[in-house]
Amino acid sequence: MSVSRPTIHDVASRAGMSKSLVSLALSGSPKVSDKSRAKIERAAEELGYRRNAAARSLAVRRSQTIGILVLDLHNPVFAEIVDVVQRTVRERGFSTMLVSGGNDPAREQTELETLLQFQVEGLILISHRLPEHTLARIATEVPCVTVTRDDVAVAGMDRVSNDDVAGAGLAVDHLVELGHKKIVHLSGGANPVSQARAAGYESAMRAHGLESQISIVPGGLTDAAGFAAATTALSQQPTALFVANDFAAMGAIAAIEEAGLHVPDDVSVIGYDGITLGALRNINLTSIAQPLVALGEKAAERLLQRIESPLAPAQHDKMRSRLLTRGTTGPARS
Amino acid sequence: MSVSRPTIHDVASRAGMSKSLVSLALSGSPKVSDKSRAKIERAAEELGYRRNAAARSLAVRRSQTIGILVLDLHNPVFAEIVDVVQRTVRERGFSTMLVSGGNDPAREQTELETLLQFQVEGLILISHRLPEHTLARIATEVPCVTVTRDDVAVAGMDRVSNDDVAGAGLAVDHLVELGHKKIVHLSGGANPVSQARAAGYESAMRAHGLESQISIVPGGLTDAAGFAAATTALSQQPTALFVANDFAAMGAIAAIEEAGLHVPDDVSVIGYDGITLGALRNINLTSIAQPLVALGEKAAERLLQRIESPLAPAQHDKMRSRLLTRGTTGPARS
DNA sequence: GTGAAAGCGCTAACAC
DNA sequence: GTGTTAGCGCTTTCAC
Repeated sequence: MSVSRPTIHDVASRAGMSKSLVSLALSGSPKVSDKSRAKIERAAEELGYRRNAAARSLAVRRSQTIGILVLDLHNPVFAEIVDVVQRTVRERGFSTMLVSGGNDPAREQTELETLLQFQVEGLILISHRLPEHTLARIATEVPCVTVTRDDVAVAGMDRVSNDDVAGAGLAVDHLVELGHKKIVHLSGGANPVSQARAAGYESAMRAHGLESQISIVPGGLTDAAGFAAATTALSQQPTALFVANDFAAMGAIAAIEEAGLHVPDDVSVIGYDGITLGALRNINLTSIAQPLVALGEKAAERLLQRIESPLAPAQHDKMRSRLLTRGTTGPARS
Repeated sequence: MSVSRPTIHDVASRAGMSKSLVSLALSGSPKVSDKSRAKIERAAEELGYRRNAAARSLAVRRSQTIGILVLDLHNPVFAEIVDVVQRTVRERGFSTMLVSGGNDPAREQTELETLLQFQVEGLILISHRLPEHTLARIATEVPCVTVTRDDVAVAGMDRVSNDDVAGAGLAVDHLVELGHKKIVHLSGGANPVSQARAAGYESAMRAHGLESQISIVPGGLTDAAGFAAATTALSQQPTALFVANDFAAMGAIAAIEEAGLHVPDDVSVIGYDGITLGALRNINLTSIAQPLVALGEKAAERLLQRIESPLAPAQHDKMRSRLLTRGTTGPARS
């Protein structure tokens, strides 16, 4: 634990040059002779010198850092998006500060505050819970894009999300194609994402001339909740279930099997999100896959653009999800 | 997008006082009169003032930030630990910078470098892949604790991990208690964690007077790999499988069922890690649960201690894992 | 209690 | 090409 790290000044005196030359050399300026550069690099190496990001950020008045706020680290959907965003902005020379709201709106606010104190140059909000006025305020302070939540539009803030309405339509179309008519939707209820999916379901059902039947999954889109909701829904004798997300869909499958029925022979099940986990052979869940990589890349790209031109009009990208046919859907029994 | 944020100087002149007074007031010093404090707070509020963390960190020569490096964001085990660590250090006034190595050793190194440039005051390395000499170097620069990897001991670096050897023993004991004798271990192979689990398995088998049979899961501890390994292992006609982690265990279950056998009636399966997912009713995996919360809290605590006294001797905490009896293990058939 | 002044480590004009 | 200088926004003596 060196009591104090070497500074640019130490490097300069060891190399026998001035601070500014060292600074130039270290940032790869062409106006440094090769000889000096070599000397400086050697001195830096020997001293174990490392740039102080705080000092640098203060001097250049840019942090070269963007902040990422994620609703909760445990959701594999978010993890994937974060990963892509980090990779993408890094290529453009930005560091990232990643914080998790821990599924707690209050913590989300304080974490956000921390990010801003660090003078992040941009913000990526992944499935946050921030109220509209907070969002609006932040957007005036710093370039900002929300991912996975597109229900609230505030000036100057880009949104990128998957098209939940179209995605839900894909699910219904798939089931209808398999001959299903009695398709019940297990919805996540009041949150914006679930509502969009429910809306997509309804409009697709209508388009096919079928009757919608929505059953709310109480208590969040977990497998336990999906289990409970499916148990109830089974009394309506559906031949297929379209469930608002994959975790709940897994719970629904368990409920169906526990009721002595088979998936997909008796009841087909399709989820939403396309989590990797669904590919587990003993689950093999048919699902609507979100374009996670595309989502992350687009979000990063939009943010980078907005950092360059902060006043550009807000964009809204809706990326297409796609059907992932696996083993839990099959022909309707007649 | 305000072109430039208000500084302490702006607050001072709006409140009609000096910069230093504002600084004192903002950090809650008692040597500021209530009247002045109120004025200052109002001015700050009105201006939308926010401390510049870089400037502060430069002035106080402390970043009040710790860095967390995680092997990969997707593993739910790591996500949980990260969450706990973040919560814990936050309570002690530290911010966190979280970076993911993205399962790529090279990226791990550069991310680490970034962390250090930000002058983090401590580092939590969760299941990293850093070579020993890098580890040793870092440990001399900054307080450091590794979580989930305890195979390499370097001076001044604390380690906290679950006791894989004991945990594997728990799994074997459980199976033996159920009457199993022919217990095959599906191991992750060359990585340190897998080796500890294999060692624990072997010693427990020996203690019970049983013969060890280890089958390596090639290609990482994924469900697909587990499936393949189990398929092979079945030719040995085991009555139980102890698999090195939960994902691989799920693959193993699929293999068993695909072979026309039943879990747990024909073959019992027990995994390791106790991931939340294993609780899914249609998986219901018996497992050895790592004490994730305890791991995270202990790691944070150790780091905080070490930040206070950097020269203290390195600690090594092995936390106990516990048996999570669910549905995939049952009595051995006779 | 309050203000002036120095300095944290770095960069960016600007001279030479 | 290289050195000098003046800050970036903040904290922290030290006088008053």
